[in-house]
Amino acid sequence: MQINELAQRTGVSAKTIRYYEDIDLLPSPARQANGYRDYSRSDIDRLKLVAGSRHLDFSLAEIKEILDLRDRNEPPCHTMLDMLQHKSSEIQQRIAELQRLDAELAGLYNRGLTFPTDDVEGKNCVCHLVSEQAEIVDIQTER
Amino acid sequence: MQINELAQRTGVSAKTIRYYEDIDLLPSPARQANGYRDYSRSDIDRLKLVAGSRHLDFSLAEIKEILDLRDRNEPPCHTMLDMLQHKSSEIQQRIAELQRLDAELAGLYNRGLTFPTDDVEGKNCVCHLVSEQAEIVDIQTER
DNA sequence: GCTTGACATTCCAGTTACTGGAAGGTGTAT
DNA sequence: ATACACCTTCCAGTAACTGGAATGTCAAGC
Repeated sequence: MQINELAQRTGVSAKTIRYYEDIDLLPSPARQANGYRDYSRSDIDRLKLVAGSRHLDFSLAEIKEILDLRDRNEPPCHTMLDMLQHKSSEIQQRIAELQRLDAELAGLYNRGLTFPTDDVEGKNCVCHLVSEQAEIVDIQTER
Repeated sequence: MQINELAQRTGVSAKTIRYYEDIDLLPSPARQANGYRDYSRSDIDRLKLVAGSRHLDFSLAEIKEILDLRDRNEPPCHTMLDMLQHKSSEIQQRIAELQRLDAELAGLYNRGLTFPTDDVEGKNCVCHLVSEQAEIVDIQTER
C-alpha cells in the first residue's frame, strides 16, 4: 500500500504521515523497489489510533505514551481510560476559562458603547478600558 | 526608563518586549549612552494596550491593526468595539466545540469502562473505540 | 584596583503540529 | 515524446514567545 492509500484509509494526509515517521511516532515502513513507502494493514491500525486520539485533542506526546505501551506489549487501555478522564477535566477547565473571558469581553463591549469612538489617544474610549486589563492576572487560552 | 522598569509597569517580560520590537509591534526606542533601551511614558500606554488585548486573546496581528490605526491618527475605538464583539462570538464557538468534545470524551470513557483493559492490540478495548474516531469529521480545538 | 552582582545587549535554538513549496525521480497512458 | 499523477527529500514558515549562551555596563564593597 502506498502512502496515499494509507492517507485515504485513515484521513491523515501523506504529508502528515511522513511527518509522524520523522518524529518516530510511526515506524519507517518497508520500501518498494522504487523507494516508495510500502505500508501494511497494521500501519492502518496504528495510524487510526493516532488519528482518533488527535481528534480527541490528545497531543502527539500523549499519543506516543500510548503507542510506547503497545510497542512494549503492555495493554494501553487502562492508561487510555485515565487519559480520557484527565483530558475531559482539562477541557472543562478550558471551557470555564473561556466563559470567564467571554463575560469580560461582553462587559467591556457594553461599557465601551457608552464612550465616544473618536479618541485617537485612547484616553477616553474602549481602548482605554482594554489597556486597563493589562495587569489583571492572565487566564489566557493556551492549551 | 530601562526595559525592566517598563516590564514591571506593564506586566510584560523584558524578553517579550524585545520580541515585540523585533516584529515591529513596538517602535525601536531611544538608546542611552551605553546602548540600553530608553523608554518613555507613551511606551507604557502602547504596551499596556498590547498587554490588555493579549489578555483578551487577541492575536498580535489583530493588535497590530489597532496600533496601526492609532499610528495613522485614526481613532481605533470603533474597530476595537467590533473586534470585541467578533472575538466574543469566536469564543462562544470554541466553547460549543469544547463542549461537544467533552461529551465525546465522556461517552468513550463510559463505553470503555465496559471493556477489558488487557488488550494489547486494541481490538477489544477503549483503544479500539478511539481508533474508530479517526474518520469522523474533525472539530478539533485549534483557534 | 578587583571582584561580585544585577542589570543590559545580541543571536541562536526550541516549542507544537503540521503545511507549502521546490527540485527531482517513477510509472502509466496517449 | 510527453503529459500527468504519483512518489521522494529537504528547507522554510506558521504563533508567540522562552531559554540560554556569550558578552558588555555599572555601582558597591573590599
